[in-house]
Amino acid sequence: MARTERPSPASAPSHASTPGRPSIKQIALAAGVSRGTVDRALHDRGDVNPAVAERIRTIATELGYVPHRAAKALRLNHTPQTIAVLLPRTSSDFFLQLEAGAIDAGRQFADMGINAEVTWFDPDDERALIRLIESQLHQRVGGLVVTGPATNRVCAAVRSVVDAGKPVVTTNSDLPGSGRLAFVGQDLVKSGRVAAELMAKMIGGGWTAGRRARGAPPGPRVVVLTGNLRFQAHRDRVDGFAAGMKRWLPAATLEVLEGHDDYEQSLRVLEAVDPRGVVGAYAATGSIRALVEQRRRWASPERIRVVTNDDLPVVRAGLANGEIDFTILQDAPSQGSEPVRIIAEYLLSGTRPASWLRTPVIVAGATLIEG
Amino acid sequence: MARTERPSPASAPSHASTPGRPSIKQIALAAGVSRGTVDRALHDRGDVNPAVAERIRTIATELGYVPHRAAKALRLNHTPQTIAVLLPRTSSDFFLQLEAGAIDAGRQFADMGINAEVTWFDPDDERALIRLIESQLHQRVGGLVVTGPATNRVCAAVRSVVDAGKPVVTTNSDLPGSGRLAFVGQDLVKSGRVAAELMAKMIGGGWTAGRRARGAPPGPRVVVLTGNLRFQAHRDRVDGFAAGMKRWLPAATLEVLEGHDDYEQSLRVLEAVDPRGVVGAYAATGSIRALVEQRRRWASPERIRVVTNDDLPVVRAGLANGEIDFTILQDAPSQGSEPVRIIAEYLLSGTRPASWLRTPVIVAGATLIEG
DNA sequence: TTGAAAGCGCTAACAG
DNA sequence: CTGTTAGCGCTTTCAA
Repeated sequence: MARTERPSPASAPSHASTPGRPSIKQIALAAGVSRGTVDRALHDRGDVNPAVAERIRTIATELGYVPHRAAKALRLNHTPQTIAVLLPRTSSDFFLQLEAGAIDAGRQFADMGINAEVTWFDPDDERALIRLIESQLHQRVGGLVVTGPATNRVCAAVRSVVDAGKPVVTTNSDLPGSGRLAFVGQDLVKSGRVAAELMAKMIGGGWTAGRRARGAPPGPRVVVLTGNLRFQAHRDRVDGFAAGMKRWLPAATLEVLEGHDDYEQSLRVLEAVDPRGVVGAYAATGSIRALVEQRRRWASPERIRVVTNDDLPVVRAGLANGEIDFTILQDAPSQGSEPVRIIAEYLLSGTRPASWLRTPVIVAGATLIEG
Repeated sequence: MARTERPSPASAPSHASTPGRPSIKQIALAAGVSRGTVDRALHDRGDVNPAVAERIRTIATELGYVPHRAAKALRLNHTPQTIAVLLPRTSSDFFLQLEAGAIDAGRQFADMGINAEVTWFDPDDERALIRLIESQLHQRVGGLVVTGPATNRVCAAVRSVVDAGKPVVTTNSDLPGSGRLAFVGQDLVKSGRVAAELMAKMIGGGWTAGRRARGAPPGPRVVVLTGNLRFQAHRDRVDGFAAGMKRWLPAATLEVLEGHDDYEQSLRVLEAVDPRGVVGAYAATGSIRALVEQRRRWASPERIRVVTNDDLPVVRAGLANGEIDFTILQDAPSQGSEPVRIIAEYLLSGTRPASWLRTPVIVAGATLIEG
């Protein structure tokens, strides 16, 4: 455990064995009741004298009781539990990577009597999603993992599942006020800051040259493409990027464009940009394809450094041929596996996770493909 | 499992329960023997008719038998196993982060009858290390995690542990030919390539300016500080960096300096460098402090982009004040937790891991501290 | 060489 | 309301 100061060759006897890990049996003994009663008391299964229940709970915490995962798992073999994973069927394959993570984690718990089952829903059909969520109530589902639009009605549906005592974990995007056990996702503000640091350091000394542009703009200009600034999630990345640029290249001017996650619209707003003095472009959200294509049309595009998000085919192509310098990943597989793991742990030992599990901000360059 | 094409609201019956997961009991039934015999046969515990044993093994593979982790864990409570983690006591705190990961993973398996115990050894005393390794034989240790110098004698000592049937996982640096079950560590060549990509893209357009240096050198120059090129591990990063620079900034000239991981010696070789035209410095291994300090003495140091490795106090300071642009991390905590997890899984269900588990190549800038 | 049985910690079904 | 019991899959005695 603690770091031994001497190498201590074999000498240390150190009774490594779990010394006094208390079991339900110990508690029963201490409380002068049977194991069954302890089980009922600790799990609020009713049919137990409140006074006795209280005493049992006290003793349990005093003894530092923690349920034994292995035993519970073994018992669970009687009636296996399913963790339902609900994902939006979008065109990007981000969620396919997420699914792979979820299935993988599910397999890990197969011999613990727990498995994951992925169901896809149409992101444009809120009603169907709500029905789907509510249908998880009347099943032998042990818990729920969900990514969905944070509307009031979706949150309410999730809340009904939570109220039924089932653990729910949101992933990739949160459902605030839904009572979910945890949220697994990236710190988008940080993601934007990291993008800005890369951008600023790439532009760096180079922009002294850029300053000589005969035309107007006073400093280097950076284009930021985003989806819709009314969505908090979209604003977060832009905010982080802006903060980062201010810190790392205060002379720069930002041009924030809303493309509404649509190729045509993104292209339109990009075409309206005066390209003089533009030395960088950041795709926070929205159509990366539009950004890459428009850049080609501007004069001497090789001047313009490009940072994007996620690991899409367009991005890979851009990284390979040098049209994109770096992309920021958010570890899609973990966003699938961690929620499953969290629920499994909760089911097996009642462990409560942190409310927000931050997925790493991963910087990837062309080495992503070539290395 | 597979992605359902329709949202399938609750309708799908899909008997999620582990369908026919065969247990020892099933095998015993099929083979017409008792469960005890099956156990003995499958684990080569002797005292079993070779013909019968063979038949049992056949049936087991035919049925696709996989031992049940939870059951084994429960049984293990009788005689808990210890995973011994042997780490070198160096001045850097890299291994403290690694230790934290190992302890954390150990806790995860506490209720599976498995725990991790870290022991530190003097990296300069090979004899003591060997004694330490060999002392793990005669204990109730279930497996071994070790980081050590890849000398013949250390490898031989590890091999004796392997021959005793105990799983061994090397971490951070490998022990080739030791028969270890797996190695957890970074792809150093890739690490070097990533560093080069960052370096090249930071220098990027800027170096056209650099070209104008009145003096001699024909292109931009980059200094690479390493430890000792006779060590494969030290060479790998440099090779990766060289390959990356060739790919991303072929005009650049590399100056590889051996500092032998020593501050004084690193400083000496750095002082001998002609600073004209130097636009980048990469600390592959060796004294980062020496590199940072020498850079200050060169003319207009802000010209020189700096990439380092690991997360040391000097590095943090450098990132904070802008003297270091990026550092490449190798996820020390995972290098502690993954080996423990691998051995635990092996002990519990006989799962054999990949021979080399690559730790991620993490790019971190000042955002590591500020963000 | 093999079989039978006990028990790890937990929970659900059944008695009291 | 509470106690008893069986059994999840595996290993380890102890008998045969």
